[in-house]
Amino acid sequence: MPKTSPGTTSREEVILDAARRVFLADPDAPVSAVARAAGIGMSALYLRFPSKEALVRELCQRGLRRYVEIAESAAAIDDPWEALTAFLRGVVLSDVHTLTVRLAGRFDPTEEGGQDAMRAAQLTATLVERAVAAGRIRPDIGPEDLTLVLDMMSAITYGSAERVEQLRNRCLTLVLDGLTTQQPSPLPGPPPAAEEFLARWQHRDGDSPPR
Amino acid sequence: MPKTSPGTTSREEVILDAARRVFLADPDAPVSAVARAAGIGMSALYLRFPSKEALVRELCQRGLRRYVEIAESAAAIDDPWEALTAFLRGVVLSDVHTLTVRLAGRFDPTEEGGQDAMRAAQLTATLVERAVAAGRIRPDIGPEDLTLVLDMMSAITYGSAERVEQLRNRCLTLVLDGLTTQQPSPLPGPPPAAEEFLARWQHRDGDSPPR
DNA sequence: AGCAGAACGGAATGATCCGTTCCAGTGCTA
DNA sequence: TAGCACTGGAACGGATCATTCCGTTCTGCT
Repeated sequence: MPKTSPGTTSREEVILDAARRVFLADPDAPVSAVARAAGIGMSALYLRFPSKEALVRELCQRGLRRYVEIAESAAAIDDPWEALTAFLRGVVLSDVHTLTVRLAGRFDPTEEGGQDAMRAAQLTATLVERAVAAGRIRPDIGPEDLTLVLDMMSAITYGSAERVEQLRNRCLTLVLDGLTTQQPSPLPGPPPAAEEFLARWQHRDGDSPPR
Repeated sequence: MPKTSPGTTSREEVILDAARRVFLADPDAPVSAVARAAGIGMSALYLRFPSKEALVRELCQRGLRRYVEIAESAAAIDDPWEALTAFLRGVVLSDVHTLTVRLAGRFDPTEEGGQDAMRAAQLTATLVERAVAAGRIRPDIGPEDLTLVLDMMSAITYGSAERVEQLRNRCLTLVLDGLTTQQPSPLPGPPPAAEEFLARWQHRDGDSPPR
């Protein structure tokens, strides 16, 4: 017999949802803040997640899976440009990359997480390559530049959630115009290599974001 | 008689320099980390700064002053486009905006800091307006959009300091191409208003970056 | 050289914070 | 109503850190 009646969100979902809100606002937030945001006590939380690290990992890996879903449904779009923008807008809208930026490195990554990350990278690369091949974006862009773009979007954090979404869309539009410009300036420096992003997942202790 | 022979960096400078490196890498770093990075003991540090908050404030406000200097020397350039890019490249190169992004809200702002912030905003606005008036950048950009651009650059933090500089320049070039495009897409949402940035300076306790 | 006082390094202090565990109560099921 | 799984939230134990303190070293002067 399922614990939750249909149409109801299971308690685990409620917790993960609260955790997403709380940890997006402050990656160092205590577990008790998550429990409070979820409207439950500590035991209810620790009953489903063995530790804070496990909670954060699950949250982050769900985000990664969502990223892959978004990329896949964008990849199904015929027009390469539409596909690319749908992907970017989708990721920015669901705020899913921010989760990675903020939470990566706070848990031991699992085998499965690594797989998802690779799949995400592949899908992203294909989206970029299609757009380049179709001549819709400048050719000096590497697939990994997209990660930089998403990182940049995550940095926009002013005001309410709605305002943040608005401002990110604004900035994304600006960057997209840069991607499609007919008179591209030469881009300095080699594009990022996939391995450069690996360090992000390395388990660091408590604090210290990379850099 | 001055404590420091000419050509030597005063101890206070050494501390602030170490603090800049340490707090850029981790805004939550303990004071002892700064002392270690400066190669001194705790007493030497606490002899010149009454508290951690005072140290951080001084660091941040020096950054702001440097920002103003860069803006002023850019404003002296005749060509509006050259002026704008010199400004942006200068701020990104000296990593001075990152200091604000990371450290704002960690201390009670002073009167003087507020003045500098206003002056910075004015100078920035003038640079943008000149470039718009000269038709060198798209007209739907507001002065405050530049702050968003700088925030985005601060989010690029992969690898060594040199690599970060390279990647930021790469992204900045991309964004500048977006600013100068001849076929601008309509930018969604109103541009940020100056007041929206004010919240950044509001003194928060220990953790919790805005949003 | 010898001294006084300032400057110093780094260990000790005291308070705070937080992940995790524990326990007494609650409500559901049979 | 008895049993039981679940729950909220207080309590525990460990870790962290800003700040202070103390014994030592350095500096400038006689």
